[in-house]
Order: sequence, then structure tokens, then C-alpha cells
Amino acid sequence: MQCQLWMGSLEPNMTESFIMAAFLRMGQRPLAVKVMRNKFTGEPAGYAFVHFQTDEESVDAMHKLNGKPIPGTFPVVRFRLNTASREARANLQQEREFSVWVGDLSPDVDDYSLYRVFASKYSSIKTAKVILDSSGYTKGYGFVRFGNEEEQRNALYAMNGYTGLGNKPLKICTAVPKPKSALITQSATSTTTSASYSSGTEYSQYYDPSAYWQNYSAWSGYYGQGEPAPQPAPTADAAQAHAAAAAAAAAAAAKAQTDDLALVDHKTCIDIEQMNQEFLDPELSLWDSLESSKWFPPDLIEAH
DNA sequence: CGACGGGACGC
DNA sequence: CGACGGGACGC
Repeated sequence: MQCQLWMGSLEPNMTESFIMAAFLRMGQRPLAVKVMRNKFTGEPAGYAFVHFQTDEESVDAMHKLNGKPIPGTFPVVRFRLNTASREARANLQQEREFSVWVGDLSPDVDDYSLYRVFASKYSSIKTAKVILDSSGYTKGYGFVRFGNEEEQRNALYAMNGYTGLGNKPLKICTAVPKPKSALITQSATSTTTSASYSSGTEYSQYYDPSAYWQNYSAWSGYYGQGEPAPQPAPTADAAQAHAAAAAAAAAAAAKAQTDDLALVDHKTCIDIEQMNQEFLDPELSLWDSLESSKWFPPDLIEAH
């Protein structure tokens, strides 16, 4: 992660020393702050990179300060922090995301408390984020990201209904990656991508018998959010041909699929919740032990 | 507790 | 009862 955070929502008058002072007043110790500027005009670009001694420090600062008011701002401007890394951003385009949606968060739950609860059980945890509205009030849900699918899948069951964070039992669902329309042209084109779809879905389908993953495939085809395989950068000619084909396909698919997408989203959450109840009620510890031992009945795997 | 409606690729 | 980041890379 290169020991640095991306910081957004900066106003033009926020200098590096101002930002550094704000972190210090919040009990964090960055090594340096660099405010980025428009390369041509020299105007502040509205974001900065904040460097720390270690990855641990930067992640800690992110979870403790994100969403909190920046000292010395009036009207209040809140910290908007994110992990920053060239490689991570590049990988983000290629790698699958292993995250869960967490709902029923009470107002006192912030990024850090959410992070701590999951970090105590899941060593691969990357980030936790509570979604706030423009006034800084929680929307009652958030996202927790993991480094691998094992822990993401385990948390889906083990943390559903968890009490001990805020004053309500947590609700956990599979997180649907946020659509990024810019990725459309990368997805709907190559056979390589199609092949990776099937390999990605077959693993998940036996695990989750709900309609989610079939529908997710449709999402993936539309948004390009599936499991894009590493593929060589297309040549300029190929890119043009692909862009034309993808644009036509996307335009045709967009209108037809828009309505379905919203429905899928909400149904998914309900299905998973009901499944959790069925699985967890009879014998909770059994499922935990099965999860942790990565044991699955071969018959069950083949059947679905 | 079923399921919106704002806003639309990339040249 | 809710589905995230709109803006991202110099010294």
C-alpha cells in the first residue's frame, strides 16, 4: 500500500502544512503531505497524498479519521481518505473484490469500530467503511473488504447477526461491486474474458444456491465488473474495433437490463438472509468449523 | 418486505 | 430498510 493515503475534498486554501497540522491534532503522525496540482495551470487539484512511516499507520489513520471533521475548517469539511497505491489501483481493475455489505449499523458505529470488530477475527481484512451522507451522518450500512474469498465467505455467515458492535445485530450480505461504466469496453469483448467468467462463477454457484450469481453474471456482462482475466493491452486497432462492438452491445443491453438490475440487488439480500437463518439456527458451531476447515461435501459441490 | 426513476457508450 | 470512490499519482 506504499504507506500512503489518498485524501480528497480539499479546498484550494488547504496547504500541506494545514493538512499536516490537522492530522497531528487528530493524533496521527504523517511523514509528509503532498497536495497535487493541475499540471498545466498549477491550480490545486483538490486531493493530496499523505505519507506515513508504515502501512499499519496509514490504515489506522484512515479508519480513525475518515468522515470526521477536519480541524480548523468552517463550514466543516470532513476527512475523505482512501488507500493510495499505483499498484493497488491498477490491480483494482483486474482483481476480484472480496467484500461484504454490512447493514443495521447504529449511529455510533464508525469506520474504526467496524474495522476493529472484523480485524479481530479476519486477518486478511483490508478496509472497513461506513457510508455517510453529505452531512456526515451514517446511512446505516458499510463495506468490509477482505484479502481473500475464504474470509469473505466465512464472514458472510459467521458475522451475520453479530452483536457487540453498536446496539443492533449486524446484517451481512454479499457486496455487489459498484458499477463503473468506464469499464464496459474492457469486458464484453474478448473470449478470454468469457472464459474467466465461467471459472469464476462455477466456484460460487455451489456455495450460494440462490439466484444471485446467475444474475451477477448478467451484471458482470453489462458493467464489466466480473472477473476480468489478465489480458495483454489491446492494440490501437483492436481497441477501436472492440470499442465499437462493445458500444453497440452495451447500448442495446443497457435499456433492457436496467430494470432487472435494481430488482436483483434487493432480492439478493433477502435470499441470503433467509439462508443464513436456515443454516445458522440448527447448529451454528458446526458451520463455523466446516468453514474454517474448508471442508465441503464433494457431492454437494458437484450437484450445484 | 416488495422493489425506483434518474439519466444514459464513446467518439 | 440502506448498496461505496464524483475528483487519483509528484517528490
